[in-house]
Amino acid sequence: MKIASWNVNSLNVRLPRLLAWLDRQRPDVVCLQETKMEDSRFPEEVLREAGYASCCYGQKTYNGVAILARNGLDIGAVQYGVPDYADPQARVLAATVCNIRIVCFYVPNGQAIGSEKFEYKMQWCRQATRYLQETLAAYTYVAVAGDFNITPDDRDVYDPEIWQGQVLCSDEERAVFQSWLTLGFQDSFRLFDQPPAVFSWWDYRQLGFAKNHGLRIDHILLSGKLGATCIASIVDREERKGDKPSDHAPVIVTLKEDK
DNA sequence: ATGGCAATGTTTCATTGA
Repeated sequence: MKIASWNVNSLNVRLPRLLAWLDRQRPDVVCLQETKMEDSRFPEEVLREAGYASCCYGQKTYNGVAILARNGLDIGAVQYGVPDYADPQARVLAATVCNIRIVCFYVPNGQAIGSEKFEYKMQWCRQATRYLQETLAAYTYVAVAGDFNITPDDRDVYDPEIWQGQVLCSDEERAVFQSWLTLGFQDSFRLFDQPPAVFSWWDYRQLGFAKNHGLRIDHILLSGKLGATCIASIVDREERKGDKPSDHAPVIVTLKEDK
């Protein structure tokens, strides 16, 4: 079973690439971020014809999340946003697929330490912490997949000195990420020996991808029992190549079928 | 010293992202 996450940076623009990528990777479940479209415009029919059922939670211009599941898999108990948190931005969508609680996350960027947007990021993260606790209490198998906008540590940064203390790399944000692991999740990527300098996002500017000037900010967290079934965790950097790529590459975990 | 790319709507610029 393959679960993937991809910040597509506009589903409208990326739909042809998404369809080709689904065909190539054949994931069972996909979490999308930055769809940037209202639900009435979501290409549900096109995706179904491509072999995927879907649910979506979007808005115009910014943010927007969606979950796809291969045809034949049931998408149940869909939850839009974090309960009891009136977030005006569409950043969280959860559903149950194959007895796994799938949580699609699009954590705020935060812009700069000390900015209003950073305060929003931290407030959002506190609500997310509560939500993850509640989700772990309610479900045995939980996968949180998305754009976390946090580098867990310096291995996830192409130049830690430049980025030291900057947004996405600050101690405060990293402490949040660690606290989420402490709740009972594992960073699937670090369950395995990985080569150095593996990233999931590269700036469009300054030949960021060509120089591998990237950050690893897209993650798939697995609750304990699910982590025990994980046999691979990769970044599909091929998808960052070619014409009109997203600035993020997809991340994919493979789970043993007999969990 | 600065901004450099891409997407969107408020469109021929401003805003946001990371």
